Amino acid sequence: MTPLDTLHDAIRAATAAVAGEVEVTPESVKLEVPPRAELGDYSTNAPLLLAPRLGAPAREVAQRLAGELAASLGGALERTEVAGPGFLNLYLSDGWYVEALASVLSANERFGAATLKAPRAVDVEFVSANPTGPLHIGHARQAAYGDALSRILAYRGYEVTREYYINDYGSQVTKLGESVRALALGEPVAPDGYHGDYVDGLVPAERARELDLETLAREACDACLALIRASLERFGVRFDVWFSERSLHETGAVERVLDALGARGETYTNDGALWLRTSAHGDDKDRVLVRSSGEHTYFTSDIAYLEDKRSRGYDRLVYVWGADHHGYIARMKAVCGALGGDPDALEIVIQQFVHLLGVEGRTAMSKREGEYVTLDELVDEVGVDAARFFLLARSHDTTVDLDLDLAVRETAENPVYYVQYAHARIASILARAGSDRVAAALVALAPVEPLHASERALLRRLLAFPGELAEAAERRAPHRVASYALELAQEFTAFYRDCHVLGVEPRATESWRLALSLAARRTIARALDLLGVSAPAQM
RNA sequence: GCCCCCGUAGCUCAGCUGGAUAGAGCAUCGGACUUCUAAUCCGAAUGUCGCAGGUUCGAAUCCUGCCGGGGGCACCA
Repeated sequence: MTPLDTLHDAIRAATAAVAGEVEVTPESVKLEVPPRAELGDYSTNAPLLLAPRLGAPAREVAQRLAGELAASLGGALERTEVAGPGFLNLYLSDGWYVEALASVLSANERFGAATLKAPRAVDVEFVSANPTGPLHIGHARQAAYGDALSRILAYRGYEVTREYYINDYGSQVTKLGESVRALALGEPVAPDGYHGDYVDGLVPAERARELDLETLAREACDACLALIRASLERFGVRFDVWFSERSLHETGAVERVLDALGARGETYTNDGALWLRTSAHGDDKDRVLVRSSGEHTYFTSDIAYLEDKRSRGYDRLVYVWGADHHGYIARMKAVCGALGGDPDALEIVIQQFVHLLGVEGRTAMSKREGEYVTLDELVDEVGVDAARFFLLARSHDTTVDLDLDLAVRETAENPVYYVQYAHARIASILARAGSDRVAAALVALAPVEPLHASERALLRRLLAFPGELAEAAERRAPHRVASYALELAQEFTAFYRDCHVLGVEPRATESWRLALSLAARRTIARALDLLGVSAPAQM
């Protein structure tokens, strides 16, 4: 139980007491932060919910609720105020704030973390770019997102597997092999082949001339994958599972799943092709599994892959896809149903595109022309921290405009540095105080002076952290953590401006502020870590 | 034609399972450095929340239609 949970429970209980026989759904009773500080530390909408059901004016209901809370919260509650259409605003005592900070500090490095009684296993598959070229900026967005989401889910108690699906099978791989060979032979690369500069270095020309096409394609593919892994590593992203599409064919997994679907009566033959009845499970129309030419479609691999994931016993399968794949959601869900599974266990998060501005003749993401901006270039230009924060500060379902020239010029203005700077400042204060003094400060928390408004505001922001993380995890929304980090940094900076820490008399106040600073430092560091951004002690 | 996402300050974007005077960063203007780190702070200015209806005590938020931008609608991957 966090201090806010306790407060929220008290409000729910008081609401139930006022409601009497009248039904109120506990979830709709909110503990909120008022829009302006002078409206109180916290507020609740409960009177607005109760009023129509009790047939009484909201402001009158608020008075009754205030009475209940005064009794149950005792000294923690300084006073209440009824405001606006019938909000009840709560003003909490310094004593409540002291308890709250003690609670934050006792959670230590696990503040905001959650422990699930029955940990749910989640597989997060992301990036999964074809191993036929370097990663572009769209992949960068997916990499930053998938990794941050994984970090957040893990911190919130889930067992997370990060997975990359390697499309190392099929026509695109063959085309890559052909492109490499053409270059090695000094011949023109086919129009629909791969034309980027990187193609030349994948396999030594001499070797490329000797190998058979299949082996060459495989080696070129492996070389590409090595480049991709290196780029991701540099970006701070690591995967637990690298899953090969080719392996699904080599182990017979594809045939097995086709048999299984056939046995369930989910397939049929028409025009010489094998179809899956996806339309029976919510898709617009049925889909081809085996073409009349006898070749499997990529969709068939996807099904075998899904079945493999299902067999590994995850509670949840998260797929992170680009906006161009949204049309496949219905059929993947349908497959889940056709296999006898729960379509809701399969979750597909669509990442909108990154639209590149200001770089003449180049695009953010388009493939094959070899004219797109790569993840490596992005990192070269602005660095990992700025790139990740920039990409993570936006919701996944909004298209991002990226002006690379502007981004480079404004790297120094990236909000990430503001957050890191706040962290470095705190680190500096704590270092000056020395670890002994900081340790002593944690023993007896009790400011002598009344709390400054900035101290209260900073503490309220800290207390919001667990809730923000819960929202970010549930809504698959890492960008909320980025927003939070910035707000917390701003709140600390205001505290820094208003409340001197070192050498303040009386000594108990210095100790209190050291403790508050320590909690702020840990929380900023944690928020940044969950985004994959570093928290330097010096800048 | 059908489906998905978006449209909020000059720019980039939060806020969207309904609440109080709609926010942040950048840019602009005016101030503050013998600092617990000025990569900072203070102040000013900036809005038909795309448009039109509807639901509601209350709508940026929910519903419908329209307009604009992006993406998708293969026996391609």
